[in-house]
Amino acid sequence: MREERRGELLATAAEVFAAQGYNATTVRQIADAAGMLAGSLYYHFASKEAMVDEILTAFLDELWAGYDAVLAAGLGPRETIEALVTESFREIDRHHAAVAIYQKEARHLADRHPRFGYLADARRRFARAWLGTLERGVADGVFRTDLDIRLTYRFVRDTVWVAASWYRPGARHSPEEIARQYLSMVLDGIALRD
Amino acid sequence: MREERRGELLATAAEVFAAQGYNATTVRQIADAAGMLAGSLYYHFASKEAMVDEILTAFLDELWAGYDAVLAAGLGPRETIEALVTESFREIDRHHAAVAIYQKEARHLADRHPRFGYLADARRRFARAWLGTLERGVADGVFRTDLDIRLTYRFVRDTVWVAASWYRPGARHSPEEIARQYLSMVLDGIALRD
DNA sequence: CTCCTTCCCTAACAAGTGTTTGGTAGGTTA
DNA sequence: TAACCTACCAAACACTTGTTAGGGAAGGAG
Repeated sequence: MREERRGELLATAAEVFAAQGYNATTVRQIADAAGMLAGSLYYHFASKEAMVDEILTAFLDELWAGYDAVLAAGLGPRETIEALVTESFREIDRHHAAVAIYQKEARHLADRHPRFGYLADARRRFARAWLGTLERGVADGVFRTDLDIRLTYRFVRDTVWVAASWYRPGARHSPEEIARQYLSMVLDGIALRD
Repeated sequence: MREERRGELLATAAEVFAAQGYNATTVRQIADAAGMLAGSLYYHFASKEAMVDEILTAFLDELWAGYDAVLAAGLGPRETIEALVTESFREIDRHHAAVAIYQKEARHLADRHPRFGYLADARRRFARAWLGTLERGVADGVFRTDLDIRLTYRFVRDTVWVAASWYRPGARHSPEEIARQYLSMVLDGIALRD
């Protein structure tokens, strides 16, 4: 099957991109990892850019499907944050290579080629989802009011996504367990209450 | 003065590296930003690698000077964490380009060339300083005991250093103010206590 | 058997890469 | 004045990069 082979190649490409960085990765390295020659990749893909493009869009599409489901569920602010965090860690589990690539290269890709404009869109959409929920939580009195909300947003956002840099699927903790502990730290802190 | 010019060139190189990534940056771009031609850089530096090397070592040397001072002060676990975080944000303020480079390229550089072995050393030293303090805090009963300590370590570490990806010197908040709010979130959480 | 599609290889291309070599304007020293 | 050092330029080098063109083996369809 044609689509199947593309998927395999994209998976190995994503792995190499995540490990070495997009720019540091050569087409020949991807071909090596896939057991073929560099030129042969161009039977399946139009360019190196097209590969990252497809990797990132596939990831973002699935991510937003999950996020939209959460946001449409009509939960309270705290429960929404909890659900978003859990969904994020599940996504890191499923697409850990794509997430790592997104983390490292998104900004650079976005303002280099208009082709990747959707990455900037995704960032704005992220901000709306997370910041909106946080603001709602502050208004509802479930989150603290003495914090700079934008600082809090970046704190929560980064806290979640950096995990992709060290998380490897099939590790000691399941995504849900990691999400539970992360949420516990973010919501209640690491200091012991007296 | 000779050293002075080198310092200027390293500063502009660091800025370009931080903005575009090490591999995506060409020597000609650095030379452009410095107002000279590519070859002329090689009067001052042996190679492109030597530039990042010098940028990173200068940053790490200063960082460890600060860390060691904190660790030698004989503070309690909570005060040590607070001091380390504050010191880290000061370092992000002073060396924000170097920190951004370290964040993005350290792992990749470390396992590519033995020249950058000190980056792996730095990571181990980081772990000892942070993890040790956290363990001491758990033993002393100032930090929670129900969390995976290694997860907590990565949480605190990443939480602090990702800030380099968005922080720009001279922004709304001073390093000390950011450190204060970060510490407040990490230690006490963002949820409102009842 | 023949035709056609799928999937890959061989071989090369042009552009861009880090780096080197030889030279030179201008200031400092003797 | 002469010798010298500093800081740069001009031009090229060898190599790697992403990409392309043409071809061919394998296998299913008619």
